Amino acid sequence: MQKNKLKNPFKSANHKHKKCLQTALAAAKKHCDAFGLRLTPIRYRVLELVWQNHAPVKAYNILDQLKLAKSSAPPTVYRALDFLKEEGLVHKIESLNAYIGCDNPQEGHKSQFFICDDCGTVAEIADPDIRYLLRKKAHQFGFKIKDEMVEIKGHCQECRGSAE
Amino acid sequence: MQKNKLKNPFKSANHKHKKCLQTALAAAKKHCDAFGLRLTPIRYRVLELVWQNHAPVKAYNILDQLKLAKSSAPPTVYRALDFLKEEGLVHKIESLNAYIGCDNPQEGHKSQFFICDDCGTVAEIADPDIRYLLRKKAHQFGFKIKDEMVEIKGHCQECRGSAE
DNA sequence: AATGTTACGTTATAATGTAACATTTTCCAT
DNA sequence: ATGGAAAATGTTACATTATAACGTAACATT
Repeated sequence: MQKNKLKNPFKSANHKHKKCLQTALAAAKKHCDAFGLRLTPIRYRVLELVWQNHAPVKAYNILDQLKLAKSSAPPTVYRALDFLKEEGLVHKIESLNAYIGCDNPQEGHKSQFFICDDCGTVAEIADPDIRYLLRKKAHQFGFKIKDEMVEIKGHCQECRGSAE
Repeated sequence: MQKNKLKNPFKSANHKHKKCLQTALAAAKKHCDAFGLRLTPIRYRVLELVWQNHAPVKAYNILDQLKLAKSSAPPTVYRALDFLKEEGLVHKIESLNAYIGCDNPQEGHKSQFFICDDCGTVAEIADPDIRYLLRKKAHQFGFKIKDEMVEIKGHCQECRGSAE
């Protein structure tokens, strides 16, 4: 059993994300520079809007924000999100139809998400044990994995504090 | 490591599902009888329509089928699907916005899905190892799981046969 | 300058899902 | 059996999520 680098992704998600937002944006720039990709103003702005939460953000919510500065339409947002997804800079949470920033673009963007139903915070982990097990199971019946969605709902430690 | 009862859920999914459709419908009836639930004609019909595929079926596709017999509107379908989901008789595949029959209502309806991108077939497994591992990981940071979504996309053995 | 390519603008519409309220059906206690 | 509550369905309208289709701008290459 390998160790998980993130001890408590919820704890680490807590507050002062002006800092982690800056870090994420800088990382994104670096990533795009490295691969000759264009992190255009729209894409940058969308990424920024996604990162302003550790909770998933909806496409039309982003669109509303964009509209504050300038008339915009759905394709603008979806195109930017597609680009960012492609590069692993954001993930779509399928069970919420919403998007969340990822600070680990290089890692191949296969992650597992733990979503707190109370505060909405999402913790992303990239756990090799889970991935190994899924691959092993798939292999048992000749299934070749191309993509993985693991979204776990529940209650995080902080939110359980008061209730339990 | 515990054994998985289903050796190859894809193989078992192959054709002649007139049979398994009948079985599933009978099981659903039995389940509802046992719990004093009303498997009304609409609910029965929707379940039947879902079960006519081993691939996920979309709500509006079901609606179109219902309309053939009688004028119907979206709430009719979604209500029936909600009931069936509640009872574990169908599952929603979140990443496809589509629904698939489940023949194991009693089992607590926590399953993992392997979805073939080529033929659309979905294999459902209820694997204790995966669930155990997810719980273990969650426990490490105090997360209490309420619901689980595990949807794995790729290519099944049959579809890989020709290509590889 | 002509062409190619990528990103973006714009309009319209498709696809998915729900709110709200009216009506009908079923259940069951009397 | 029957009247009243609860459950299920009908109906209309609308909200939300996503994409198609086509045109234009900006910039690079030849």
